[in-house]
Amino acid sequence: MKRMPKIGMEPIRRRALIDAAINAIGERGALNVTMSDIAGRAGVSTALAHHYFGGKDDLLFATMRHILTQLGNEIRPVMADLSGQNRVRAIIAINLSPEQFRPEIIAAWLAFYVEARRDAALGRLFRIYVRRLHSDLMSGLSGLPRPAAIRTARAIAALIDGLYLRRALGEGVEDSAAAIALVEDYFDMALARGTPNA
Amino acid sequence: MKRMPKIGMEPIRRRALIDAAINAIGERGALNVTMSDIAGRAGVSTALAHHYFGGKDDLLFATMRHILTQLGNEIRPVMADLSGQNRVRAIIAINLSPEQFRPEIIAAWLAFYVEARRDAALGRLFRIYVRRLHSDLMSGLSGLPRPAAIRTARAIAALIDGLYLRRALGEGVEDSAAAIALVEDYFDMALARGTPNA
Amino acid sequence: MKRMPKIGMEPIRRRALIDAAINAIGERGALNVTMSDIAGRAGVSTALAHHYFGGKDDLLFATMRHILTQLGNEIRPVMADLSGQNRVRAIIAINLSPEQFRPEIIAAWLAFYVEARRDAALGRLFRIYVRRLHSDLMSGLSGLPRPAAIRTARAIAALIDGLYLRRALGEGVEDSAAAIALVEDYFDMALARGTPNA
Amino acid sequence: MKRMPKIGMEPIRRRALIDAAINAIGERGALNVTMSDIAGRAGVSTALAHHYFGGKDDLLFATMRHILTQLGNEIRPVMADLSGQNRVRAIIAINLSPEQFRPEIIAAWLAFYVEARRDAALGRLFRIYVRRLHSDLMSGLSGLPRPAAIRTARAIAALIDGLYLRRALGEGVEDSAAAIALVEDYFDMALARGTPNA
DNA sequence: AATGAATGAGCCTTCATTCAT
DNA sequence: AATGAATGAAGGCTCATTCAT
Repeated sequence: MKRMPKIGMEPIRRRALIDAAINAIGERGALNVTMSDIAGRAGVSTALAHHYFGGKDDLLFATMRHILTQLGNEIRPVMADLSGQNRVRAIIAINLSPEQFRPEIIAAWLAFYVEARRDAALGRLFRIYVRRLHSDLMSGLSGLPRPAAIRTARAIAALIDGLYLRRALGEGVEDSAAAIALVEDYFDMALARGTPNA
Repeated sequence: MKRMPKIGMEPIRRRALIDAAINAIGERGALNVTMSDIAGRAGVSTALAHHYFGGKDDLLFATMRHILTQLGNEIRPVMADLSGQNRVRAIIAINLSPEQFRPEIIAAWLAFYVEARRDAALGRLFRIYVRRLHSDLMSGLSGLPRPAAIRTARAIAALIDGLYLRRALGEGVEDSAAAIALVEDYFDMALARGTPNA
Repeated sequence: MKRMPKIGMEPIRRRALIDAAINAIGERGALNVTMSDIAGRAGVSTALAHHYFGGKDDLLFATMRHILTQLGNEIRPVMADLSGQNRVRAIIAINLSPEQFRPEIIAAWLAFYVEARRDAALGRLFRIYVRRLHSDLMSGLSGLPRPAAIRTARAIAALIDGLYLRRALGEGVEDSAAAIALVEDYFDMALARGTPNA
Repeated sequence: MKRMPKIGMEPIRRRALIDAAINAIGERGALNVTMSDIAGRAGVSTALAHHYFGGKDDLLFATMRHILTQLGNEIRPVMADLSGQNRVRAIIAINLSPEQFRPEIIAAWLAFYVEARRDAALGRLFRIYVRRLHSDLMSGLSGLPRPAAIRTARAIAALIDGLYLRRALGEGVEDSAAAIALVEDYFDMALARGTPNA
């Protein structure tokens, strides 16, 4: 009864393998996970992982794309429903939400960041995300003069990443809320200076 | 003429191997460099690398320690000669100096950051650096109320790391000078707010 | 036609690898055989040997256990069907049978004996065998006073091992039959003295 | 003051290296000792060990020869001063003396025994020893009929080796004295049977 | 007399990947 | 749809040995 090959298993297996990859990377802390490990966590053979993804690089690429897509899915309604500084605050909150602050997610981010320096496809993926974040922030900073807006968007993005990085070491800010507060504090200052009469 | 073994080679070889490791990591972008690669760049056999360092992990550890030591050597005179906001500005400038902004150095930082999550010794090394940077910054922020000083120190540190991270992707700020300007800008705001009458 | 993977290969490969290990040890004369050599004799890659056994030590351990198990399988019926001096004589005959006197088996015994001094697991394996042989012999010597029985059991065991050792050099007794005769001769004397009226 | 190259160091170094080899083999339990280990124990560089012995095999060969020579030196006076069964008893006592029963000596014996199966020179060395022991024993057994003498000599030799072997495992007989008693017991029986009227 | 420096060769082990079923 | 079987390639590490000094 155990073997009941059903049709339409593909999406289920793909998702299970991606989740397994995230978990594996999260635990190992880097991309030097083995296909064996990932497949084992997903409860399938390594051969099947190859069957569905083609190779290790492809699986890892799909995994990172999944993470970025998830993040994008959370951002989208913000862009639709909010504007101005509320939009910026929402973006900050989502990027530093407890969900994104989970250790295994941070580990995966970091590991992929490193790998992106060499893997062209991965690099493209990240650059798209980076630019999108920048333009999303800019769209919420239209109240500021353009040079100040650029500067502020860059600083917010850098703060977010920096807080991730230190979080990976277990140093720095305590938790998600503290991280958000820190960036908000910066944003408040930037706003106060940029819009004297607001 | 090829074989001309002299005595006192140890420090020379050690240094050559560490430099080779930095270069290798810089090019490969991660810690999955091979001893073969490193040794080849240093112009020696892998056996010799093992002879002097014991193993791959030890060599990489020594490499990261070397990088941190170099940074520490640049910071030290600042701590001796400057104080107050000048001290803070000097720390920022050094951490984001063109030297530290070299691609291979950034790559090494990142790679080691990732690895530090699992390698206990490496983790300790980084935590020492992180805490030292924090206390160095704090010592230059005595003009601010303590909570504001803590917040500011954390933000500066996060900004520095975040700018590194984005730099690794070739995105974000253009160069060392722009990075410094960005952090200084933040610092100016924090000072302005913290010391109303200054 | 070269690649025809079937299922259920595991026991076949394991056995082939163990046999190959025995042969390799027999030819090399010691445990410094290479996985490459063993795998080659078994007609498989070294990777497969690792796949099935985990590592060199595990394979060698399994090999020695196999040899001891084989011996145990020969002894078992003797313990079930015979008793008294017949039991003892049968044990002697089996331990020194032509099968056990094969050069490669002797070589393996010797090599493992040496290794057992350091490998804890191997040491345990041997000690179990040694004690079992002793108790088996004792059970056939119940006709003798206990001190004499102990002495006799020890002497028989030592004679068996000693004959092996010398056989390894190609010195001493000619063949299996001569070895058995030598130990039997001792046993006859021990019996004659121990049971004056028999 | 530490470096005072004296003349006539050769015999001193050679002896130190041989002693170091015995210790190393005794601790490691097998011949897979390293030149580095041996040289270290002798307080010299590996290069010097090569200088004096030519290579690892040569050093190990010299080590075994040393052990056999030492044993021969103890036997010689016995052959000169004793005869008959006293000679035999003395040979037994020396071969199983506490000195020969030292763990490191047993380990070395065993290890060399194994190696002797392949190393021709070592094999020759051992065969000489085996034959000499046999002829020494025979010369003390002239009171027995020749076939009985041969059998007895072989049994005594096998008992000695067998007791060594089990001793290596920490099983069997308790100590040197018990080992000697066991062989003597056999010898008494053999004598009693062979010389009814003595 | 002695050694530091250096290496080549070899071994164990891991792992992504392929293939027939 | 899924897997067991199997391997090639590569990496880390060890060690005996050589050489110039």
